[in-house]
Amino acid sequence: MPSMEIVRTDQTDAPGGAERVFTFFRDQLLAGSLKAGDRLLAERDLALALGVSRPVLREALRSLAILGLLDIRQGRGAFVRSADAAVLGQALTLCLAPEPNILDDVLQARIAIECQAIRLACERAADRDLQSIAALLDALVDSLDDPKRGGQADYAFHLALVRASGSGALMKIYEAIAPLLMRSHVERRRDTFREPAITSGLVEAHRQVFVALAERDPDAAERRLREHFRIGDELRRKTLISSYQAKGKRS
Amino acid sequence: MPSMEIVRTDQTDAPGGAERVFTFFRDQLLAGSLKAGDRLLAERDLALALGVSRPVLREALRSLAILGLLDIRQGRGAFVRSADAAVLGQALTLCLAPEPNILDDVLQARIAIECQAIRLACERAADRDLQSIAALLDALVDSLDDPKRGGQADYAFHLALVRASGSGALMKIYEAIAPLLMRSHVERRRDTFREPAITSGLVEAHRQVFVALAERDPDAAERRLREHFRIGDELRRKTLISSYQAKGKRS
DNA sequence: GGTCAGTCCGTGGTCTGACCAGCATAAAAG
DNA sequence: CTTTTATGCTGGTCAGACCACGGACTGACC
Repeated sequence: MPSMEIVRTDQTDAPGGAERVFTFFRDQLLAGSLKAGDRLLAERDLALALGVSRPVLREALRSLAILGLLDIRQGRGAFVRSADAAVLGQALTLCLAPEPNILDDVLQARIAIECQAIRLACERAADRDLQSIAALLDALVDSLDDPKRGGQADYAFHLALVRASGSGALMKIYEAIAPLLMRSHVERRRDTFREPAITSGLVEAHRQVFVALAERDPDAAERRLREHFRIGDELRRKTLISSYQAKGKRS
Repeated sequence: MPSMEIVRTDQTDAPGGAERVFTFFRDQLLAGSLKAGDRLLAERDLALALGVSRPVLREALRSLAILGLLDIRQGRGAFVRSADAAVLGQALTLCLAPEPNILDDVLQARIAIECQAIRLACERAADRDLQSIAALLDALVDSLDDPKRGGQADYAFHLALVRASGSGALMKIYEAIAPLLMRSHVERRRDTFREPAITSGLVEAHRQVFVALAERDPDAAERRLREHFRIGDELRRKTLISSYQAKGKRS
């Protein structure tokens, strides 16, 4: 059952056609008049109701779909989809494409988000947040021998930290940037998971961060988190250097 | 002179028509084959070259334009535009729309970015960065008596801090979220710029942050920056409370 | 009576061809 | 040489038609 209402704003707006239709829907999305799951009218009816031709309407709908706000499927219709972090991630990728050192830069953003998140988490985290983080810590230990699963467990742990901050904005931004780092993260793990000194250090670092969080000590939590990132960075530089040395030998 | 090249990928891709054209251009943008300022072929020629009809091509182009990647103007043509932070801001607004406490949340993100940025800036900032920040500090002092100009000077100061970090990603994210806070920031300033105790404290806080940065002391810089935000938050709560009390009296 | 297959209809997806409106350049008039 | 006009580009819009896919209904068959 289509639950949308056509309010038909003033037609004589300055921006013409497609743009007007686009902003019309976008504003309804922002205002909440259109909720996730709602089904839009058929294109032909909608075009008639809005007073534009079908191609113009389609341009607007297609744009909304590409932005991730609409789920258009042939034979079914167009459905409103709640905007998820994937949109943000795509926009970020596009914005950061011309930048050099993207990975380093995005890592800095990740550190920024996490350090702020864990401070908030020390204030706001509920018991069940701490419990789930503890469970993820166990999962991390259990998956040390598998780079892929281990990487995912690592990500899940850090994501839970951010979630415990209770800040939706931090969460969304984190979800947007983290996937960009996932690949290199797993690759690095593949180089190091055989070395007990490194993996045990990894586990210990995570545990210490968790303990500081459980003790609600923001300064200690942030300090340990930064230390964790610093060690990771150091490790990354080492592997980078040794890979260059290997290249040098081959040449 | 149109400088684009049509490489004409495999036509029998899985995704049909419009979506294919869209990803085609998006990937060229990401890969750098299309640089900012380039002019696309005319719609009719482009449609012919890509083997799709004009409406389909238009849907893709319009989507790119709405994403901010293209600048399409009647009678002129379509030009590639470098993706700016405005795209990110819009995506962020859409993603955060359903969240509660948006302003508080976004403020947390801002604190996260700035605190990380100033740490990086302590390592990386060049002399000219410090000079420009010092100049903006003077501008901030000069504009204390005007809420609007003062707010802008405040923003410019903090933006310069982030720029000094040398991280494009932090910069882009900061530019995306800061405008969301600008309005409330100026409004709060309008309530407080008459009180010398507050404004002098404000200047002093900024100065201390700058000094710590100039002395390349990351811990001190972050601590002072957090203190600056904490005081601002406290102030905000006070005005909120007194506004509620005023309401109570009226009723 | 229940189940499954075939058909029908509504949906988005695409195409063709045409016309309108803004802009730039070049040609023509002063 | 400057100003004005005319022409041709460009994107913007529209109408109508057809295709492909999905779901729902209906019928026959078990």
